[in-house]
Parts: sequence; C-alpha cells; structure tokens
Amino acid sequence: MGRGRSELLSGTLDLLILKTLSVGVLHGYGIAQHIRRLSSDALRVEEGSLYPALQRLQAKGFATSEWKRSPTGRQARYYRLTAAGRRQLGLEESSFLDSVAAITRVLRRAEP
Amino acid sequence: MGRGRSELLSGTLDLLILKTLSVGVLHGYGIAQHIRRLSSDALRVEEGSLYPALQRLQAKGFATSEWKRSPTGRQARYYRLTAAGRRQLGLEESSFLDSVAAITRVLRRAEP
DNA sequence: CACCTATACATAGATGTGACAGGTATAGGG
DNA sequence: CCCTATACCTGTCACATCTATGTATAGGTG
Repeated sequence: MGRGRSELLSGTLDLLILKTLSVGVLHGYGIAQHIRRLSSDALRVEEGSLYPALQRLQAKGFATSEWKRSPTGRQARYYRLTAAGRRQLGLEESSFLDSVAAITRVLRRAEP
Repeated sequence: MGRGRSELLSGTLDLLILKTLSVGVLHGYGIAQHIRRLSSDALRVEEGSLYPALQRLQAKGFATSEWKRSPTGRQARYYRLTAAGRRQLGLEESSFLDSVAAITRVLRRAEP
C-alpha cells in the first residue's frame, strides 16, 4: 500500500482542461504539466486521456488549435479556448461544485 | 448527453451506496430514496444504475443480501454491508475527498 | 382488473488508462 | 564536427469500467 496520488474523477478531465486553457494558450504537454503542478502532483493526466479529450473539445467547438513554434524551438499544437468553451467552463464548474456539495451532504448526514 | 439536473459524478455511485448501507440494512428502492432525500433531491440514483452497482458490490464481497419481508408485507431483497465493505467505504471516502481537494486546488489556482 | 411499487437485467454509449509508436530540438562526449 | 542520449511533444489502439436507457417481471393495493 501507499501510493500517494489519487485517480482522476471521471467527468472532470474536460473541466480541468478548460480551466487550464482559460489561463492561456498552451500545447497538450504543457496542459498536463500545468494540471500536475497545480495539484501538487496529485492529478496526473495521461496522454491516452488527454489527446482524445482535446479532440472532443475541438469537435464541440470549445477549443481551437494551431501549429506554432514553442520557446524550445520545436513545433507544437497550441490550444485556445473559444467563447463557447468559456461558457462551457462556467457550466461545468458550477455543476461540479453542486455535485460535490450534494455528495458531501450525503457523506456527512449518513453517519450512523 | 445530459439533461442537466441530477447528474451523478462517475465513480461516486459505489461510495454513496456503501455510505448509505453503513447506516443500516436496506432494500434497493430504499437506498435510492435515502440518497435522494439526504441530498435534498440533487442526486437521483436510477434503477438501471443501482442494481448493477449492488451486484458489483456483492461480487466484490462488500455487501450481502437476503430476501426478507418488508414492514409493508411484501418480499424485498435487503442489502447489508460486510466488514470488507466497511473498509472499502473508508478507502473510497478519503480517496474521493482527496480528489475533490486536488481539483478544487486547480480550479482556484488557475485563475487568470 | 388496473395501477403503482419494487426488483432485475441487457444493451449501448461514454470515458479514462496503459502500452505503444512515432517525431524533433538541444547538450555533451568522442 | 558528428553522434547519440535525453528531454520534449503528439498521437493511436485495445481494453476495462461505469452509467443511462429501456425493458421485463412480479407483488400488493384500490
């Protein structure tokens, strides 16, 4: 026993990505680093989850992307939040907080 | 897709059921009512989700069940938490709280 | 009987993971 | 100078897991 990190709650990946992109334009690798760093290494976004998620977000019109040269000199696909994506972020954020509040209520009040 | 009223965060259903059963022995319908009531109607556990979940929990040894006559006179399958189920409840509860804390950290610190 | 409650299941759909397979720039040793 | 090691960076696939939807059934009640 004794891994320190927690698994990603299903359904929160899109929210985390949208939130991260609301800070600025980033490439995929940078998004993963950002989430991992801000969560103090508790949340790790795997490649196999990240890139499909970015494709979903683009398909829904919540993000756009373009190839650009990164500061390190190499090409990378940079993602940018759209206006619809920003609206979606607001929706998902409050929906997440509502759900957590409801579950927490059950956890507290169900004490024997 | 979501008609957004009572969506359940994925991965929390087992936790909610385990917690509810920790209060006492209940039948499926009663579990759903309990969760719905404690969450002030915010969380609705659908039958189609509930019964497969109860079977999973039994298959993993976290719950047992037996047919009994309910106070209203009819037969119902009553579910009871096992010792392993109680341990699992502790694990899932703290894991859930950790995850929520980590995500909340990202949501707060990612502000532009 | 008609209706509501309660239990159960089968299928479909979405999502996250791990393993893998690339491709490119920079640093440092030979 | 050239070569290779090492980070960086993007993507795909098979797979397991979980949940919603829709359907089936049986018992009790008015």
